[in-house]
Amino acid sequence: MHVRTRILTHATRLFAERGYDGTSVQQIADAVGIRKPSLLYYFKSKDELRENVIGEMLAHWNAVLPSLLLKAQREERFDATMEALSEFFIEDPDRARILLREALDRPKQLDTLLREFVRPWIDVLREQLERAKRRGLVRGDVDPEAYAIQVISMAVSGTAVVDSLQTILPDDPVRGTTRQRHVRELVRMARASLYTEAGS
Amino acid sequence: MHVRTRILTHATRLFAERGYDGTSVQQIADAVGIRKPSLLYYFKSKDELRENVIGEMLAHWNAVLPSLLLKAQREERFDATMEALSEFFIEDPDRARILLREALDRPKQLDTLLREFVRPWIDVLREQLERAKRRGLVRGDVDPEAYAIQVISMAVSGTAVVDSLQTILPDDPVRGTTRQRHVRELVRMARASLYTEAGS
DNA sequence: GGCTTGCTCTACCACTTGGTAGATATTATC
DNA sequence: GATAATATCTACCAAGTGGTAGAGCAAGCC
Repeated sequence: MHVRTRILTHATRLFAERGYDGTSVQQIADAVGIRKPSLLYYFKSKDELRENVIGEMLAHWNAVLPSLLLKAQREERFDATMEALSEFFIEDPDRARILLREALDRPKQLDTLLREFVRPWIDVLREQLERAKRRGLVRGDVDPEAYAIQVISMAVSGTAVVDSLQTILPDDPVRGTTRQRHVRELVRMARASLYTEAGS
Repeated sequence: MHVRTRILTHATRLFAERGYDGTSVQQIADAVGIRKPSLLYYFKSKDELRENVIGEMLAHWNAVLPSLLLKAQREERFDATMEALSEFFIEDPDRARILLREALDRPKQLDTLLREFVRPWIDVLREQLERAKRRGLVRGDVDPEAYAIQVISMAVSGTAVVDSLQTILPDDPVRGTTRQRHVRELVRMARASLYTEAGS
């Protein structure tokens, strides 16, 4: 594996875990096993490193998402879209943590990124839902954009904070682990609040 | 206003805005208008200051919450409880931001705090919902603890990240501002996914 | 051989960090 | 007015920060 990608891997992990300000360039270099100036040879500054970490994530998002949405469109199962969308974050909690940290630390910049990378897909989803509404499959009072954001928001923050919930949402012999209960309820709520009886 | 409380006020604001690691003791002292050692006279360390900021928040939580839950119990309107619960964070976004940052930065410690301050109220809520289930007012497949956490989670992260959503969830002449749309959808989803037809 | 290109390093820089020592001022108590 | 307690300050510290200069070194190319 090339040094550049190894740096990105460890930086992603550490930024997700301790945040941008909570991680020093030195610590990342140590994790990779190189000296600090070697790291700064690949990324001119700490900030440039951060931008590349986020860039990697968004690139992966854009590579994975389109097929999901098209599949859902063909099958007209929107809860499956939301589920798959959530899967992107649940599959790798670091993605959720970094996204959340960016939202807290640099909301304006994140807005710009979302416009470019998320907005188009929200538009697609909105059209799908509006059409399903007209056919009576989806509740009339759903605000499609707000709905999508809420579901993603549940997946992201749920994934990011699951480590704080062991006590409050304990493992249960019949309901399963903390994470399972959390995800199952997310899916249940997303579904129950989306479809009419005709649609479900 | 006493110096100690002024320090806490500014520290809360800055920790919420830039995070613990992103805020220096110097910056807080500057905001208050005192020298750094004066601040450290009131709080022996930066960490002690953080603990007190969180302590203040939890104290307020414990002062406000019980009456809400009791009221909801009398009226048997659980969505009102959830709404009021969310209100605690929506009313002051800094609370949501700090809570979220703690979940990211110190998940284990937060778990301990939640056990003490949130767990008891979740237990009350669970009993209420279980009883309502038996009477057929609330859907049988609701996982009460997971449900409560999801709704709180939506309120917290929604509040914390609303500044990143302007583009993706724009103000709308008929649906209202970003924040209004966001909150309305939260309430709608919480309600629609909770009650049976008999219950709504 | 000589020369360039890409990469890694040691040594260093100015600056900021959280925190301390201890002098000085302000206020309340007797 | 003397004394003690509370509060605020200046001056300082060691350690860590992001970043730079430039030497060394290996591989490829002519």
